[in-house]
Amino acid sequence: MENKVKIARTQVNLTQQQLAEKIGVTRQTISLIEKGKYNPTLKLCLDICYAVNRTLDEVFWVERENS
Amino acid sequence: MENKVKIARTQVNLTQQQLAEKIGVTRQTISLIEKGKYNPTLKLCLDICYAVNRTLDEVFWVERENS
DNA sequence: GAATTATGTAATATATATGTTACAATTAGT
DNA sequence: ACTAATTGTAACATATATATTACATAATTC
Repeated sequence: MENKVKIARTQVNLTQQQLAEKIGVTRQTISLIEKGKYNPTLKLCLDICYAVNRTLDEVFWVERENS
Repeated sequence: MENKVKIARTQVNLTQQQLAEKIGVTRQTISLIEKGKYNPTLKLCLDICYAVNRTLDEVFWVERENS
């Protein structure tokens, strides 16, 4: 599940640790989401968006795979 | 967790059951998401969006509560 | 208004998102 | 190169998203 969390995070100069603390989540969770190995919850996606000043579409939208 | 799933679903003339089947999920899951009692997974949010031809922001975005 | 269809919801079970702890690997600063 | 900071990741524990089954209510249709 690819996303743009890392890009958005670095653009607001936050480390994984800092973002995690802002959101109230673990650094590992942020790391795994950035690596596309987690399928995060909507609430967590929203919290990430709020923390990096972006919207869901900007950070988490991916086009449907045609199949 | 309020959202616009029900609006988007009815606009494409799908019943909860039909939407659930399209996505490969249970009708109850759709019902509870629409009632705001579930905190769905990103993948499920995306699948719903694909099924109703909307984007994440259109269906699931909510402004940050100021606190 | 009875019958069918659509929706709400509860109890319990299962799958999976996230936490915890720990350590390795990578990057940045000196 | 050494050190510190940042990030990747593994094993296991816990919380919670979703499934299953079942039944109740509301809305349509005849």
